[in-house]
Amino acid sequence: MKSFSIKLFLVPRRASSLPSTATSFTSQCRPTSHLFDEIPHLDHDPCRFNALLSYHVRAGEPAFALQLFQQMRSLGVPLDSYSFPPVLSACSTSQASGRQVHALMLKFGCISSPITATSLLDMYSSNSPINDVLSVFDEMLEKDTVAWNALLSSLITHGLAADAFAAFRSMVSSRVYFNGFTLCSLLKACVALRALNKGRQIHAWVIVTAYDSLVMATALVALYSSVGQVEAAMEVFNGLESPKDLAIFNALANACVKNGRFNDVFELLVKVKPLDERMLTSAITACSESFNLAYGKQTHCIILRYGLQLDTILCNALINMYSKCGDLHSAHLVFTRIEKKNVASWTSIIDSYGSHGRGNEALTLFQRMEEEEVSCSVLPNAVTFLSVLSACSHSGMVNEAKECFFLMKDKYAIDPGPEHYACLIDLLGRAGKVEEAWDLFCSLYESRNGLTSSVCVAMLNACTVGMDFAKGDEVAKHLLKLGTPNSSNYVQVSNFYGAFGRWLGVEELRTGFSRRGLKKQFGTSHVAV
DNA sequence: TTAGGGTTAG
Repeated sequence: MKSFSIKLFLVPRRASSLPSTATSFTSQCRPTSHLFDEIPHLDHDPCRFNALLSYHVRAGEPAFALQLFQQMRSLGVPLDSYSFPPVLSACSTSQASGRQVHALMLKFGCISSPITATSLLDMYSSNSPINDVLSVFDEMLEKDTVAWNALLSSLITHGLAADAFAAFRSMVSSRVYFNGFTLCSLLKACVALRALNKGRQIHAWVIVTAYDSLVMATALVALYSSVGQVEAAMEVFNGLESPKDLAIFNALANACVKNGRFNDVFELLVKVKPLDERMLTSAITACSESFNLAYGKQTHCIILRYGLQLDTILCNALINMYSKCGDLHSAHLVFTRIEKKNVASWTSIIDSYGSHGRGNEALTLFQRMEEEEVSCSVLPNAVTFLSVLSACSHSGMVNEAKECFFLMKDKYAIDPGPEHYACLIDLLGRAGKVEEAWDLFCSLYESRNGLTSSVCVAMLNACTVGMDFAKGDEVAKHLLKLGTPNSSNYVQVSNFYGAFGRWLGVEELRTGFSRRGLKKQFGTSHVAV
């Protein structure tokens, strides 16, 4: 309890947002006083307690809010519709506490107000499956704009962007007005679906309805960025008359990274002060993508100067940057210093060793991850397994790759995707095990994943290495039937026929290639000067 | 009570 008072005294900025009743209460506290020693002075007044609950939630102290709520219960303070929104917000990470509060809402008859019901929906949205959210929404007596907005937001959070659009249509047909929050959520759904046309329509609504704001502009920058329209993103950014905040600068920096405008990111980095984790993550990613170790090291120095070296996501980006720029030693050093390693940290370092041809070390790291899984509860995911498989592939470790493939299915219940199959088929092919690769390839016919072009390309290479024309010919025809407008597919098929001296086939392919307007992409090398 | 910006493969 001692830290409660100290925290308040150390953060004067937050004290300004303190409700007046709570201010008077906290001003009575001595720096070392105990919170609940003071509670009798609140006279069991629910208004004062509710104000204090809200204050703790806004100050980012949900644990204090929950303690206070428990104290209110034991003191017999009557709960009303103002008590529940803040306490539900404090339950966002605990489903069990949230359900208890839900029960109390029913007991105190505070479920019918749209405000408390929306808070309840929001709580389930942050810690429960979507069905719980939908149940709350269905049972709401009055579904106003805010309730619908909360539902849309929840659907998007649960990865159901297409359903968010369906919900929006129901909202409109229920004659509920939409507002700027609604449009903002729809823009986020467009980002998830990469839906440029829908996004443009919403942009038009934003202009027509004059719901333009910094938040809306940021969502628009994210939209245009996600579909590769960086010029449109810049137009939104430059057209803003109001002062810009860090979020919109970060959104634009991210747009530049995703669209290969690396120098623009470095220019933004100079303009923005102070920098935060997100802006620096974009800068580090720009260094990775442009293989610019010198800028990467300078940005790392800025990170140290800002004292942000403990941020896990930023460190993951640093591991990736050092690895891509060839400095595996620094990548490892960053990894060892991460206090809270997450699945991306482990995946990044495994991939670093794997892509540098250090398959054994990559596998050792994966085993360490599995050992630490019990204490740190960090589980490998599909990307981790792809990194392990890729590490085995780069080092020709066939048996280890096969073990990993089955471990993924049997122990972790992760369905291998086409990319996992492609990696394993590629490895088997290069090891001359065409029959084994073929069995895997055929098993994909039966699975729902289907045969993607990357799987076909891997199998085609296996047939080229193993000089198996019959199988390769079948795969080549399937690959061309997929109709993926990818010049490298044509090149692979052409090389396959060339390897067997079937030059007529090669000629035909090259003609078809030019007719479709495809151009061969040349390989590039990078030299930092 | 509802809305915006970051990391991991090939």
